[in-house]
Amino acid sequence: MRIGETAAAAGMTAKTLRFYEDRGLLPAADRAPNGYRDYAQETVSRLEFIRRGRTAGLTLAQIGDILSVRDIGEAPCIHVRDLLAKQLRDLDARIAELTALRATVAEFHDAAAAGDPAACDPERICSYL
Amino acid sequence: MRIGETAAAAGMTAKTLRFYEDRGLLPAADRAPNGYRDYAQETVSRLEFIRRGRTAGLTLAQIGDILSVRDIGEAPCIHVRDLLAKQLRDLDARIAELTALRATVAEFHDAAAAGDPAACDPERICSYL
DNA sequence: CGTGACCTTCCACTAAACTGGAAGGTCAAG
DNA sequence: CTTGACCTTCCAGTTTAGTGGAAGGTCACG
Repeated sequence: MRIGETAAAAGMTAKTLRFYEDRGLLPAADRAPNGYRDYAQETVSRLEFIRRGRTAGLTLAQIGDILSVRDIGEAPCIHVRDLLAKQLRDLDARIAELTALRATVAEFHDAAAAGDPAACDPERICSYL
Repeated sequence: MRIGETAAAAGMTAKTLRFYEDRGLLPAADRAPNGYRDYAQETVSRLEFIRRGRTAGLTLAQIGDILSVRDIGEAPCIHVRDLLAKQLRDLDARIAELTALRATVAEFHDAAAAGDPAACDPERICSYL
């Protein structure tokens, strides 16, 4: 399969496949006599795996790690489970952070909605912030 | 006041002040005869305002907008209120997004915690993802 | 033979908010 | 006179996941 066909099968662009190769997520592809990359069918599964990882919010580096564990013949499952656990912790932290920020902004905003715009203290630039 | 002193008073570095000047958040500073920037006391208030804006999650561009409204003599309060409202909407959207992602990841993770690592289907690279 | 749809490589660019470092100027204290 | 702590400018790099484009090669079709 040529690169465009493979990419289309995975819902990506050819550019993205070259980029993944550059980042080590795809092994260097076989080449046809004319120099074109020639992909095996499994490459599509690999790309779909990458997509699922992205959907789970993993970075390409993390997905690359999973793939290299897998590529040396080990089952990456335990590694994947640990990554997912870490991802859960990270998400919880980010959500907590954003929620706290939201509370701060809501306070500012409520004050702004209630306040009198004319009461701006020149010292503070804007009394709402 | 020299740049380092001003920066320290606002809890920032001199580099950051130069950067803010470059981005238009600080007007070009007066210069002492030796070429050093010479800041007025109010600059610290302005920097603290920038800090509050950052704390509220506003971008430097948004803060810059507020500051320029203010600098032409208008009270930026209404503008600020609108920005805060927009910020609230953005935060809610981001939190919802991350919460949805968390649910997806939690599903994967629960499957991984329950599953048998030996059951990896080679076709799928890892049955947990 | 020409055209269009592929493919190749390589380089630059995107957003955000700085940070690091090089090369050099200024100034008060010892 | 030297040392050290400041200051100046300018250039480059950090992070992520690609995207855009230039310049050129390949190939089937008409």
